[in-house]
Amino acid sequence: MKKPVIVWMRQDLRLSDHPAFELAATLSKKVVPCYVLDSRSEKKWAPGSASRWWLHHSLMELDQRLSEIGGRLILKSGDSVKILSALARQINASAVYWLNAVEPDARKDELRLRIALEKHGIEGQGFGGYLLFEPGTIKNLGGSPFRVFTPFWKKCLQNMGQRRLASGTATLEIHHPLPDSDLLANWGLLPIKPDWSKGLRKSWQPGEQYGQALLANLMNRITHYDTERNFPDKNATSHLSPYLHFGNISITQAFEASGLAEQHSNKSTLSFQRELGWREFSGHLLFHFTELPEKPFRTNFTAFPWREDPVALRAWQTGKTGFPLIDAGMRQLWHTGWMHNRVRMVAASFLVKHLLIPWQQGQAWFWDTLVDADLANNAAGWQWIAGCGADAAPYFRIFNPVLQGQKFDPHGTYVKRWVPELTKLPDCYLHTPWIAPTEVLQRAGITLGSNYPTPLIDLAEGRKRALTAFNQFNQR
DNA sequence: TGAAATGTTGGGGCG
DNA sequence: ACGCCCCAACATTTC
Repeated sequence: MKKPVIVWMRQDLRLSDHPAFELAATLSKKVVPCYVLDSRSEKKWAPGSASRWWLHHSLMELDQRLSEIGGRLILKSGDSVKILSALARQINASAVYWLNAVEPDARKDELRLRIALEKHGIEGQGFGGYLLFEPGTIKNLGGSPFRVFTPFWKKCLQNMGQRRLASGTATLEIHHPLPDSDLLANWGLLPIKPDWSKGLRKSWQPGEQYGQALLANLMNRITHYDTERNFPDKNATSHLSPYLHFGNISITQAFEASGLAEQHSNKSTLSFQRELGWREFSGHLLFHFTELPEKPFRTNFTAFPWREDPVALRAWQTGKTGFPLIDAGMRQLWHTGWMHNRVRMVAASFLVKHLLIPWQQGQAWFWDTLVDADLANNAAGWQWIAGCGADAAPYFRIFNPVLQGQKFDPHGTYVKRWVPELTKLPDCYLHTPWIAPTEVLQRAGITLGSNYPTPLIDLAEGRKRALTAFNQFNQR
């Protein structure tokens, strides 16, 4: 009788297009799918609150799907390496398979596990699949990793012929008897007292099935992607980010689905794929520069004169800056665990430039509140907006929340949805309530400083201060 | 995937 | 009819 294999699941919470399951099926090996909640205290980037909510539901759905074929998802908590090597010996497994991660801590675990397994003559094998290309395989002519997005993505597009193709759902055989498993309910991933997850439940259905459903109608939604994705009141973006982060769907499936849409709208397809390209770029960057979440990629930024301002930070976090577009975004984030991409850029730019608050503090807030919180994307995104990242926006590129609002939410549909205090304000004052005549404010039922904040700072002054700060440190 | 400052142009009002 | 000014509209430069 063949020995079983353990499939160690992490950010690949799906059954379809899964190289580890695929190989197990090809070798007709029985499988034990296992998820380990690693709660060791030295782990720096444990999942945030919103991520834990998503994780819970993804695990539940995966377990449900496995139970339909006579299996279970085996849940364990502790040090992944100890747990997995013990489990492998216990069930006399021939191998442990996993999908390679890009997060530094997760990669360290892979290495430790490989060594631990070797001691007992058990195979440990990692597979590609979290990204379109394995990090390290995309290099510039000098053999180094790319530091600029456009040539990086160009190279990826050239290499698409050699990428791994999506596979279907393998026919799995489950190993019996099922090993002991923790109870998901005991992991405490869901918020209680208070249960703040109502908005998340209303906005999302985590898991492979729902991810696949989103993907299936991507072709219809993508037609106007290029023209509408910047308008936060239109639901024109893909909303795939959390599914991709947790691997509810694979990046390959997403890429191939958009390819099917190509005949309908070439421009939209290319710009959607370009967004997948940014995810790819961030993943490769984190792989090569493991300090990306902690330290500025451009090391001279270490000397940047950031400010500590807990009061302003709190106002930003809670959506009380007095700038409608930013407040709408931050409240959308708080309620749904997600924020429209355009608004993320504006809100982030405001924090690091107008307020001069370190990007790491914004990153930490997003990490805790986003259902799509992803170490690579989050770090790369914040560094990009702060101007200290690879291929970053120049420091002097400062978003003006008023102009961005007028441009991308001209009728304030988005603002009104998340900042209902402003519902009665006429369009022309929606993004600048502080310059509305008293009489107009009165009619709209708004008292600035009372039921809607006065602006946290003067935009022109904030902009000037940011440019001065940049010039000062840049001259050194 | 910016915004503000500065420069240029051209139409219309007007003496 | 002409020159002058104003200023919107657009283009370019600068931060």
